[in-house]
Amino acid sequence: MIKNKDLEKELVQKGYKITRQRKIILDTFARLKKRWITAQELYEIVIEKNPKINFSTVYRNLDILTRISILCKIDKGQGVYYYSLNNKDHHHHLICKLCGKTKSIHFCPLEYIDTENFQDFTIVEHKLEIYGYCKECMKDRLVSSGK
Amino acid sequence: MIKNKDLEKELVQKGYKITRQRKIILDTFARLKKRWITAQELYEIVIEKNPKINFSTVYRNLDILTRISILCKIDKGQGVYYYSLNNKDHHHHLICKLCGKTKSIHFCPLEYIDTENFQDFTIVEHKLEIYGYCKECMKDRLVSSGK
DNA sequence: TGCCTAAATGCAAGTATTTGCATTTAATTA
DNA sequence: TAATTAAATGCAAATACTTGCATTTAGGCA
Repeated sequence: MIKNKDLEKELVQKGYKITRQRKIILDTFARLKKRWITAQELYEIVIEKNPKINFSTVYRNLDILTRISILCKIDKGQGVYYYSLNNKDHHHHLICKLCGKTKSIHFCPLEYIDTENFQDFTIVEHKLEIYGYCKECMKDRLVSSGK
Repeated sequence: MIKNKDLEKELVQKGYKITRQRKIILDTFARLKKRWITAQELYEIVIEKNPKINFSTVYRNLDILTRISILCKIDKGQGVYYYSLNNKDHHHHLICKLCGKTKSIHFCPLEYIDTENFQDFTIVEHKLEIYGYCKECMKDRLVSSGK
């Protein structure tokens, strides 16, 4: 189970300050566990505890927390980003194009290439997102198309 | 060499109409060859030829052309999307985090998994972007950090 | 050629996210 | 504990992109 105190410790270690706003944000993600939420949803939750927190503060913190890998940010293809606590093992995502459900996958393409000096690039980051239809949505598609 | 007439033919085949606006957009990409541009840059070029073309038309066409794989859309991590003509062979990109230079790579992670029914998902799309430093930028980084 | 209709466009307003700058505050040090 | 200061926040405006709806138009057909 992920504790917000541990997340705070990690922030401090990396030289960030623990503000009231940050505490609330971290606490929210700790409660949500692995559920994905948008910046808007986070803002609505957070504002209950501190009505004067600003939207730009939410965005700025999402950005920082994503950069230092406390959060994971994905594009489900709906024009909005989704965020959730990052399980620390390196992974990528399968994303259902219909219901938005995601599944972590532990397959990583970089295991298949030499990252040190690949095509004259020194690789430091990468992003693999695989889109498709989950079992349930696939079933619905087959039914509705009469197959 | 890519001809705008060929691109128009492809659009017609797929059931899209050839409008004045679309002609200008396709023509622009054909001229630019493989150069990456943003929606804003495209708009500025396009408006020279038809001053009353609308921004939403530009965005809508970029979207359609990307969907049908005439264009390729990438996130260079600068908060803006870049578009260019898609070379038809399936590929992904290496992107320099400093100068934004890109390089097509012909390595594809899906060659390593069974896409038909991977973890109960039926895969239909995917996106792999690899970020790093190109040779030149890496050299500059080493110099500036005194190594 | 003129008529017809679905597709495309223009416009204006909306949403999602970012940024610059003045103010506040966490956390270090005296 | 008070002073200090760099980091974080709030606010307002900017940017990037999307959408709904009324109008226009490409392209098929009489």
